[in-house]
Amino acid sequence: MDLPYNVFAKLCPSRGTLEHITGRWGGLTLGALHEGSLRFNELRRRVDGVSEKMLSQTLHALERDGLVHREAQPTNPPRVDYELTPLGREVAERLLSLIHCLEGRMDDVLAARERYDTARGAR
Amino acid sequence: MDLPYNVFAKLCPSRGTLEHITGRWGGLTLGALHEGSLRFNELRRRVDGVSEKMLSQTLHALERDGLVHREAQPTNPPRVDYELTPLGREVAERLLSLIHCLEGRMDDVLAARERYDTARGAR
DNA sequence: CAGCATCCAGCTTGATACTG
DNA sequence: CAGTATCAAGCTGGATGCTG
Repeated sequence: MDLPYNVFAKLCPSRGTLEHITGRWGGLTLGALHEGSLRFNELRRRVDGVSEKMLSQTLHALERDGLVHREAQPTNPPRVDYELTPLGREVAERLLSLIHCLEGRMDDVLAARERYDTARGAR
Repeated sequence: MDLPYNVFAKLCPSRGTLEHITGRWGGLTLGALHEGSLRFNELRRRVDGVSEKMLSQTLHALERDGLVHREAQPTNPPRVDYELTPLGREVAERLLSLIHCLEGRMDDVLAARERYDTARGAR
């Protein structure tokens, strides 16, 4: 039997969540948090290129989906730590498996690109 | 030691490839092709919601990265089959592992969302 | 430090029309 | 069938300025 949720269907809510996870910054954020809890600006430095706005937005979406937990200390200056939930860890592990696979095969990807480009450039 | 490629670095080419794979349509396309070779319009129907243009664009990117192989028969009407390369299969498997994990935990995600929304709506 | 509000340039996307 | 070309609209995301 099929699961009740199916990302291939346009209307399925799982599609939206998949996009939060695999979106431009979602995956990198989850990946960074897999090593351990991080504060906002630490995270910002790890995820090279993310803006304050996008990181904030990304964290809200991941928190809402129950993948990230936000721990705020009411001190001054404020200190906020982000960490993966158990569900977030499950997801992050699978995502990192994909990322590491890719990083390990980038030479093949780059070679494929060159073949593709020269074959096309020739025409 | 670290691998030569690192998606967390803004300039690394692996970052672009990760985006092809996890982009809005890339992941769904790879997932659909994991079941077997498909023609252009078959793929279009599987990946619910993708436009002709975006599918075409997505396939070009995946082909260039060496993840998808394009097999064109010079018949009339034309017939073109798309299938995963060995590298594409490796990537697709890890991606599907993530997708299935997510589909199986969507109830948790939806519950987390409700908690988040009611906690926020209250304020 | 941790973030929100606003503005707006430009990239992405979908619709439509067309080709081989 | 399997695409390509073009165009408008809308969303994404970066920069800036401000708050607690």
